[in-house]
Amino acid sequence: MPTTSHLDRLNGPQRKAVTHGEALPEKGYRAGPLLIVAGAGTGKTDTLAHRVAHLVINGVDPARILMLTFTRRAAQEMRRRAHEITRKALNDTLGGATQSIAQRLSWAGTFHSVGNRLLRHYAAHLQLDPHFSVIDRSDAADLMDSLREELGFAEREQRFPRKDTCLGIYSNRVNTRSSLAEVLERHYPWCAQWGGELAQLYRAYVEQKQHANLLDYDDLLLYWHGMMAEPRLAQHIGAHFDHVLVDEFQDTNRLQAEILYAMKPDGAGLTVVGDDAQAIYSFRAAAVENILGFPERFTPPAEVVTLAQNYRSTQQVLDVANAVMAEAPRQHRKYLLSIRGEGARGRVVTVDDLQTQAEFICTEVLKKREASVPLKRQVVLFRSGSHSDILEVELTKRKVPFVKYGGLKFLEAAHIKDLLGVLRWADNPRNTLAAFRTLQLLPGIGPVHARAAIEHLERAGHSFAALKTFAPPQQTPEIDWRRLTELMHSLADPQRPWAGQLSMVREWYQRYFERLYEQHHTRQGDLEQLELLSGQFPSRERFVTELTLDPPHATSDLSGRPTLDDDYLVLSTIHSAKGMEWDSVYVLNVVDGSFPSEFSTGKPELIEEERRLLYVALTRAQNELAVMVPLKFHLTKQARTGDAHVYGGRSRFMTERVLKTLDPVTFHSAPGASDALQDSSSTVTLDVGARLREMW
DNA sequence: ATTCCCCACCTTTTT
DNA sequence: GGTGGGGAAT
Repeated sequence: MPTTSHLDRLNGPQRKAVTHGEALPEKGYRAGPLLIVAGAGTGKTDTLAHRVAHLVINGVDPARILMLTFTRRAAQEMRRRAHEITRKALNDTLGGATQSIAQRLSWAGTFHSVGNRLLRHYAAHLQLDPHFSVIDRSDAADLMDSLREELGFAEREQRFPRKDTCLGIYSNRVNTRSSLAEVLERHYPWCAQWGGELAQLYRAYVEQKQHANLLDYDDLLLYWHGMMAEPRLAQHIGAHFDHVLVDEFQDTNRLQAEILYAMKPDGAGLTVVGDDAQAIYSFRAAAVENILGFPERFTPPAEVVTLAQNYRSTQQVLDVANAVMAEAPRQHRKYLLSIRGEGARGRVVTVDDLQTQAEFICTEVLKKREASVPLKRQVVLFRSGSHSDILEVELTKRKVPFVKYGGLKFLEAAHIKDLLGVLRWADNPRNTLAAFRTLQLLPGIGPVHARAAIEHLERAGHSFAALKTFAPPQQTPEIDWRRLTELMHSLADPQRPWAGQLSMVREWYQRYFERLYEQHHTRQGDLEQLELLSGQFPSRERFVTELTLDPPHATSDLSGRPTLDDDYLVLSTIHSAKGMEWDSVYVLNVVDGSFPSEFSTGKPELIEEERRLLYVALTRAQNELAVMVPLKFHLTKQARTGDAHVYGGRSRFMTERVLKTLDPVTFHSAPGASDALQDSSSTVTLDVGARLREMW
């Protein structure tokens, strides 16, 4: 009889979710479809991890469990916890004979990364070269742009949609499984007149990708979806996994749902978890209907277990969140109840302006640290990346260490793309996107010669040796061309170990880097960080692929271990804070224009998503909550020197009902506190005169 | 054909 | 504060 000790810590509904189904002696574990509706902080991750552990304890091979999560971080956490629970439970009976379950539980990841893995494995059945490259959003947009130009759409009298819009329409159509006309009508009515041209553009886009052996994010799902349309393949893949568990199901889209249902048509072994109140990814075509309609998809309908007991937050915190959601017109009413008692009341803090807001946060954060809440247990949340700018300056000034999640543009930087481009080209000689970029680094080579070189290479069957026989333009020094051909030739050697390749490329790149970027000294560090990062990957292919599928999330991800010991304040967009929790939460700019975002006003369904976003922010807090309301709020769309701002734009979500759950506080900037003179107490002396002389 | 220089534009959220 | 586009010089 398998152990049940792992069930001891669970409450009733959790236990029901974990043990749903029945163990078959010697034949695994049979379970019908299961939906776990888990409110914020109700132990969702824990329940899911316990269910995985329960399956393993009852004889399911971890290698035959597929876990689909929203981020790679979530996948790792799930593996770690499932392993931990299993190990503890089995130690009780077997005395510690557990093999590394975490290792066997290797099929855990995002839809995209699992798709990537499956596609490389089944490539032969799909007439797909298994060495395809995965391109990120900006690469996809660039490709779209070059085709847009090639087709002559760029120079119409009436403006044709820009590259990002083109890609947005394409992606929406793919992920919602709608027709182009439907997408245009629903989300892009101002582009409706271009339907024919857009279709033509997308045909070219698809052809170009296939020609260059490139897959974009959507392709990873589309090919997987396509693979599931072939019954024999679908059967084969579906049968590989006895159990499929999906986290954050409210944020999956139609395409992902169809893949899932193709894998498990009758729902056997399928478990999905989510909370419709936390759906915040409709801009990525997520369909809340997935979770709402899940039970009725099956006959008999799926088992539904609702988790409402909140372990994370005090009741005072939950009261605020509950009040915000109570105003939502169309929701599945849930009332979160805490087991942790009342706690302290949250605060709504009115400040004069953004600078004062930053000062308040700094003061509070340090005060809490004095009261023995480490900085790491505190978080500042905001709607969009730029909202923390002023705070970051203030934190730096006061020497408060912080890490910012979300909105990191490390991979977007031109010099990083240059370096990665070389590796991507070496990895996939047909990757014209990467080739195009790399070739143009050389002096004298622009779009025209780059294209010629690529065509030359193509005629030679994509062997880098053919670069030697290409005649570069006269303006290109011979040495430069020779260095390139030699570099590509040695990188393409399959015998060459991955270690050291990045430093080779860096050495090659240095002179172009210095030529291209005036302030290359400030950028040099990025290149070093990239090289450091590359050491964590076992191969070039894994490096370039996984970097696009799971880009570094925060500055700390790059610097690796050392900073982990230090204490630092966390700054994060709300989207990036999903699923996490902190002792104290400060929500910035709860003002109309930020909450809801100025881009969302006008569309009721978008406003509702903003409300859920605020709900997600509030429910991250365990003990303390501060909702910040700056009276003077700068508008974003204006020139650098502009001073446009609005007064009194209190968020429409801060209704009387919500305000009743919060203590009002007003904070003024201490006189002189923001005065730089006061801070220059350190005894540094400057010879300004000498510096001025050196300028000339 | 390439490069250089100036200007406009922009900044929601992410796999 | 950086990037991408457009126009002029080489």
